[in-house]
Amino acid sequence: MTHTAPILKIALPGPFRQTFDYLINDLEPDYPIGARVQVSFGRKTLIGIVCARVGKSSLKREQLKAIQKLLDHKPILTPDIFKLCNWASDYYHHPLGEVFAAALPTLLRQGEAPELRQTRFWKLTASGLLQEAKTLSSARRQQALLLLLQANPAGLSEDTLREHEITRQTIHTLANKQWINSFETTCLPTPASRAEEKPLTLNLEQQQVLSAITESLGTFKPFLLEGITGSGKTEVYLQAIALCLQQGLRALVLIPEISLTPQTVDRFKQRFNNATAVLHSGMNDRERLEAWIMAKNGEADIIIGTRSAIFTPIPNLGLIIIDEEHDASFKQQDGFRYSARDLAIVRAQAAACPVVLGTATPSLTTLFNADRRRYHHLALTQRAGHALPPSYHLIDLRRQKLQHGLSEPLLHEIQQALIRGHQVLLFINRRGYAPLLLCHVCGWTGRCEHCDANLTLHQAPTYLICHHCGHTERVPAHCASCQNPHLVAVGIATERLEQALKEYFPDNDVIRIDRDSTRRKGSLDNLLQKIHQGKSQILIGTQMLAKGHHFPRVSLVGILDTDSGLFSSDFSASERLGQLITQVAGRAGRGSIKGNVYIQTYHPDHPLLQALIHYGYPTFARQILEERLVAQLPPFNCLALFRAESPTLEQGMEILEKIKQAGLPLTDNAVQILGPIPAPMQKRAKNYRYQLLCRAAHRPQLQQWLSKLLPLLQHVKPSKQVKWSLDVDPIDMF
DNA sequence: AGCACGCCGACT
DNA sequence: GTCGGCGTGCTC
Repeated sequence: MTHTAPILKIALPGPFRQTFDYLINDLEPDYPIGARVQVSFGRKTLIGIVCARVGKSSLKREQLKAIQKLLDHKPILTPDIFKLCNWASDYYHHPLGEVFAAALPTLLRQGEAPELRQTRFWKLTASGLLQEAKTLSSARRQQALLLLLQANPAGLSEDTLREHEITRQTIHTLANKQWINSFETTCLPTPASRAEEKPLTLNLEQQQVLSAITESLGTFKPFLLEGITGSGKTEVYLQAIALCLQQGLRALVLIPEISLTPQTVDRFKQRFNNATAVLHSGMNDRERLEAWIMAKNGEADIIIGTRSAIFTPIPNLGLIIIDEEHDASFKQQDGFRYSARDLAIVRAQAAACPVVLGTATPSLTTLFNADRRRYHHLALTQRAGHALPPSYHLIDLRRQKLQHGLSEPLLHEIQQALIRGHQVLLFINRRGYAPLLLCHVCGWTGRCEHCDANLTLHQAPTYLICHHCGHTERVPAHCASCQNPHLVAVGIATERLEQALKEYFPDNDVIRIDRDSTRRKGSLDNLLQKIHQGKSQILIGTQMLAKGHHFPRVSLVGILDTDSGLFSSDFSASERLGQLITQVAGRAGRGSIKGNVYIQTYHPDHPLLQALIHYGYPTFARQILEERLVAQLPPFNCLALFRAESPTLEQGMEILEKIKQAGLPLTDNAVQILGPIPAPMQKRAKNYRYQLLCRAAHRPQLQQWLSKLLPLLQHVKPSKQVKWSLDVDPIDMF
């Protein structure tokens, strides 16, 4: 018997703007939409997604191949996720097959079955529990294993052990001693349900916010939850989730990339007995798959993850929370450039559930939507507990003598705070020792040979490193052009500040938190723990330190370099600066001690700085909104940015010029095309970069224009090494 | 994206 | 004579 609809439309991973038709193998009666299939494509075998079943193909029957294999009897992309992917593919004008690929865990993309694997775990036996690690001081590997399992009494999987560089050999040695034994189970061991932490008592504001959210459970409603730092947003999330779970619904929580520390997750796990699935980029493929499966099967009630977790299938989704919604890491910056925050709104609408965008420093876009009543604006204006808001002080750097980037008044305040036994946090958004190496005789500077950028000097190990492409050089002993042996390190970065502070305050521990000091897995947690134990009085950090951490003993925050954000060419730089200063400032005085924030600047009269410190972030933000309105920038206009790069000076410009010429006849006077112009950093990683900015007053105009333009661009083929890409709703121009 | 086809330059 | 450069076009 032949089917009436014998053709499947298949989306394949690759830069294809159309689906491909395949014939159905009659032995398989049902091909669900959203299931994976294996097909022969050219001379390769690929895994694609069933998009539709149709009766006719525009190609002749003989030109079609048959599906090789059906991999799923239930759709791997549930109808809601399938629709979300289609929406995203349309909106971001990105090939559907690649969107599907981004939405699925790697192992599923490679054809793995969506089943929990039986995994072998190891744990200590009764006699193993009695052993002391000391006795193994001569057998380092065995000792390491013993310590690991002592720290994890529920057991660890072989995969996890391998990640800690424990070999089979070591495992067998301890197994032979009968100190450890193994067991098999299908899922990650859920930590033995701990003593449940009790919900905190909410203040009136928090109660009002909580009921606004929970009253809307079951309907689509977007919220902006604008809560000053320390106002107890997380507690509101937790209680909203509790109510959501009580109604038999599940919750999805998205968190910025770097704030997904074990502490964050622990806060959820300690509150709920419900299973929590965690999805983030630090996990291996197997762990991600397992968490994804638990979510899809409804075995996890709370799903916490970074950007890509927005695509996790969750039955009975009842609440979405985007924490720190202003954070740039919710926007993917390469390939499929989606915004997880914006997709969360779309997903909540489809799921008919509330979505909460929480932050102390709303993005201008979100603030705009709240002002226009598209989002319900909730506010938390009081600090929880007895904490007081910090006071701001500007330190005018003009005519000040700086010592390693520190002004005399700031040094004095640091000293005073330390004498009182408080902790001090110094923020400098630049890692390394110094941002520039200079020859004072001839003016030579250490430049990256692949980028339009200076090399950053690093100490211990001593290297010149380009922060844009990773290029590394030995530090030259003499100036490369005049042989002068005295090269000068100019400017301050975290390492240098650390060194200087250790000299000034030799009796105090200094801790530095940046990408270099936290490179190893778990080292950020170690450092944070040291801070909480009060072992360090002086904390130095980049923006890693600014986000979400709670340091109750910090009374003084120093912000050393504000001015770069004040005069950047990028349209979002001032927004970022305001968010960063407010977030860093929020680290001060979260305990019972009053916090003080000192901002060093050469522009103490700058109106934006003045607005920020005297009237706070909301006033500051509305001031920038005015500027955006005048400059016709988002959120008042919609942007799409074509980027191009090539190893030659001309080709990138040429391809953008072709795109412009293709697009100009279609604009209908509704779309303005600006450029092409070189990117702010024209050369980066051996490539010359250009951009073409496209702007429309209304979203549908821009969308329709892009829909007409993109099919034409397949014929506007670049020469071999030129690459171009489209960024809808760019968040910066770099 | 890959991969073959094909059309021109400098080599054994 | 051919080896190989990469522009072009196709994959159901």
